[in-house]
Amino acid sequence: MSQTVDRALSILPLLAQGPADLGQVAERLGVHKSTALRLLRTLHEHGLVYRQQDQRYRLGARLFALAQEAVENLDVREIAHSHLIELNEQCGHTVHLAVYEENEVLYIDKVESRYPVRMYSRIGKPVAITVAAVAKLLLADLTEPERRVIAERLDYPMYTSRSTPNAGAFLRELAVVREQGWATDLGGHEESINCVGAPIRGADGRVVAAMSVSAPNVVVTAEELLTLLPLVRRTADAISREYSGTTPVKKA
Amino acid sequence: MSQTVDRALSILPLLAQGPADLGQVAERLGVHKSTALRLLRTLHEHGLVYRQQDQRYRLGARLFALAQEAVENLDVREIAHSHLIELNEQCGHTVHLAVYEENEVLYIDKVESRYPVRMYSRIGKPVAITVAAVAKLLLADLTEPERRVIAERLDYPMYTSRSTPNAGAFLRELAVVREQGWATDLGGHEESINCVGAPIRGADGRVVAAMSVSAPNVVVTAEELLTLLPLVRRTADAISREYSGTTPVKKA
DNA sequence: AAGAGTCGTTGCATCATGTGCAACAGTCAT
DNA sequence: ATGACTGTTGCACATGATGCAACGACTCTT
Repeated sequence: MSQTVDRALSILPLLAQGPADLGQVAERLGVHKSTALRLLRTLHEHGLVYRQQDQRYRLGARLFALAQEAVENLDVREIAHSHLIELNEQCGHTVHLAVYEENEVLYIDKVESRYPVRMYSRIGKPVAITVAAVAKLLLADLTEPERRVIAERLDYPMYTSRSTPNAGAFLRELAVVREQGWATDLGGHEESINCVGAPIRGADGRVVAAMSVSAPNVVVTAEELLTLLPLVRRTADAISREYSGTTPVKKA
Repeated sequence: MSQTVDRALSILPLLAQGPADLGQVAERLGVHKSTALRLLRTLHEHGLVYRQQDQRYRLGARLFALAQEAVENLDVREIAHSHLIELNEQCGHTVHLAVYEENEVLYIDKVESRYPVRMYSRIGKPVAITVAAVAKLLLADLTEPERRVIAERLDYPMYTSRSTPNAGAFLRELAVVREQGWATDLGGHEESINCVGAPIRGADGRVVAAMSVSAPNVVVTAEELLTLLPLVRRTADAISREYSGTTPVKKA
């Protein structure tokens, strides 16, 4: 680990909260102003930081460009996209695609209503990891000790009365999901929204992504939504097959 | 400029092109493997870089999170305001700033007469979307199917005899605006009021906001108002540059 | 108008810090 | 087994990052 780089990178989340001037950055980094200045200059040259006229710094445009390029290089997304559109056309509901990375679950694609829309704006927003169907699918694939460690570390906000209340309940839910190979979120995040999801597996059988279909209660009941499960699973399996290139490794 | 940070940051655009292993990164940076390893580790700790199962590195999730947070703090209005005031001082007319959101066009700033005044009372009120110059600019940037859908759904109230009469005329007008890069409203909303406007674009070239200058017939004729077009466009472009963070840095 | 207080910037001496090297460990193919 | 390839670690060296203090530009007070 490099101290200099470490300090420089610490500036980014700091600026993400809002613009700051040199003194503030130096203070929050715990370094001398001149040091902060040099770090900021280097960040600036790379376009990660931008200086507005009042001389305060804020995050730069290159960051968006990088994030965009990065998401376009996610080949799961590329492969999955047409399948997601197809599924959306068949059922009419919102379809999500998500991956797990570094203790976070994030949406990487979304197809809504009749028009395919890339929700780049949604990317980066933390998923409600304790309740979302896609989160359960992704976490359920981890090893038992990994799951326990993560479950212990999470917060369990009660979005609704049906939200996952604590680590124990979450681990039991993950065990169920792992066993049955699909997951739901029945009003756990928003009272009137239900989701049903299925995992996408790589050639080695590991879950590389998860997808879900969401619909409000007022359109279809939870029971009706569950009738879409076979369709969702078929779509997920199709993506898995295409992603792994050759013969899929499937669990019973 | 800091050499260490400079090297570390150079890794990001490198990885944006696709995953790379340690050796490739070291080679393209022109440093020893062990050096590249330490840099990558630091980037990894900050979540900017992610290590996939085959040990190759690619851009990480935190990048999305940062970009997301940043865009929320990217207040177009804050950046634009001083430019709007300047423009108002130069031409003396009313200046508007508007954005498109959720099928509506909203004014988010206004500078009137000699005194810069934030017309918050106006904010949130829907603009006359079928005739306003800013509305045309914002809608013209949408994709062709999106434009068609919206045009079909709108009502076309005849505020004056020169209001846009129907969807067909509106779509043709949008095509013109899209092509020429600016827009007018000549008595389409109120008989005696003319407007000329220009788009503000983000780093990716998409229109993020639109601005316009309005003046009543009794003060300046439509032809006279049009002579302000270059000034309006220059202002809009200046805001675009600052917003996208690509303002040319003065070289020492 | 002059002074006092910001804030950003620069040159410099010091030494902490990043660097390359070489040796080690793990994996895969032959 | 053997060799070739990767990623990783410990170490000695000097490069390069650091804090300091002084400077200039600026705003606000008096």
